[in-house]
Amino acid sequence: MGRRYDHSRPEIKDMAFVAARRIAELEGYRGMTARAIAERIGYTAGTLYLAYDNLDELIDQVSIDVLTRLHNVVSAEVKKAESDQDKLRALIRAHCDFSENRPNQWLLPWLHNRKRTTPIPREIEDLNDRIYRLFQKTLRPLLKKHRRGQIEMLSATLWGAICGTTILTLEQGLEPLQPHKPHELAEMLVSQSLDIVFDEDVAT
Amino acid sequence: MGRRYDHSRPEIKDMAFVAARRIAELEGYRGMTARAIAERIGYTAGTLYLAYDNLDELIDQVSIDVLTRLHNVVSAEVKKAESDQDKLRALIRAHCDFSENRPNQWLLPWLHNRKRTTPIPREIEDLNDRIYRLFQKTLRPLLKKHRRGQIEMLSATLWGAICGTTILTLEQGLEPLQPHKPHELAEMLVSQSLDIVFDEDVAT
DNA sequence: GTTTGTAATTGAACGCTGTTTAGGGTTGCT
DNA sequence: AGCAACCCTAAACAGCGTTCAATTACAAAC
Repeated sequence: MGRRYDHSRPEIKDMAFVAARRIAELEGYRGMTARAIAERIGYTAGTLYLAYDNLDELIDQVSIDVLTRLHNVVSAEVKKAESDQDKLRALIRAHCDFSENRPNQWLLPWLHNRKRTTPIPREIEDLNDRIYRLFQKTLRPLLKKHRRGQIEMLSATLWGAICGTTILTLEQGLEPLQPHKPHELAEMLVSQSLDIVFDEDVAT
Repeated sequence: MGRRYDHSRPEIKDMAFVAARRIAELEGYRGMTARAIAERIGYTAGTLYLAYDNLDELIDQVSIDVLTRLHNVVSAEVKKAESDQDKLRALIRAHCDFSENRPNQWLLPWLHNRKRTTPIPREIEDLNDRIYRLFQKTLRPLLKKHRRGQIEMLSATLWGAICGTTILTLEQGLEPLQPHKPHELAEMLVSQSLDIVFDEDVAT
């Protein structure tokens, strides 16, 4: 084949992005191969390299999209809630809803290991950081006075624990976690650490 | 080349195992390729398949070795300790010492994703389970009465949180965890959940 | 209407994975 | 010596990301 000019470069870039996102959604990061993405848009693998420098760059764009939507939905839910405690609960609920309903997408930024030794792009780090700082900010007013000095470490630990248990649950990495859902584990962690009672508005 | 008979099949099996374990130690799971392992024992990749059905089987043997040593050192340290609280501290310390001193080995069972869709071998699941049950057993006497009914879920959550934060820390997956070491995070999690003071016998 | 030029796209190739297998080479027995 | 048995390798396959010469189709020029 030779020249076709069905689509401009930016169009191909967007089509590849949409295709990659769809594969991430349906099959997870394992299915995101250059040839599979290209086939989905009616081109061959080489064409992807006219729009992206390499495959990691394309996958990173999907990760950025995922994290942006995650941040949007989480921060919107936090805003809606009124009390400090409700805000924290809303944050955790929104985050866990995302991870439970769209596990492949939620896992993508964590599980995609780039082939090249390229560092993680700043946009991904920034989005992760924004979500984390929202968690920290939401957590702070709920801490008892004697723990105020530990905010930095406590929030880092708790957020790491929430993300860590979610990864292990969704990826079935640890057997004792299997009977539980991410939001149960997250609420357990937070309520234990804060001496807060997390009402179960669903389990009744 | 043809027949050499330098080593019997069992010898080759063992040599390959030792070589794979050494690579795991030095380079982590990423370096454990068939050709790299074979080269280390002076054979070619095909020879490995005379001793193992596939590469996952060999790597699983290294995982089993790692988990066995981990379980041994952890349970030995628990036995040495006297009080219930000291036992828990000893368990966490021993576990985190292993993960901090031999990160590549500790991470291997978590990060090795098998090519084949073979299930995780029972020996690995069993070893993980033995370590987890030791944690649970050590944790139980420290729980306050009003939490006794939550032992199952609380211990699963805490163990998942400890392993999860350790993975994220060692793999540099979450920026806010980077300033901390696995044992700091683990002690934070446990002390927060139990209202226990974990003496810092090192930081003084 | 034909020619020419340019640019889009492919297909084949490279080097890397894990894995399979025909066959070459050595050994040991008769 | 002849021969059978067996070890091990080299080459190949499929699939991965990636590169690039070659091909083809279109647009402009004549």
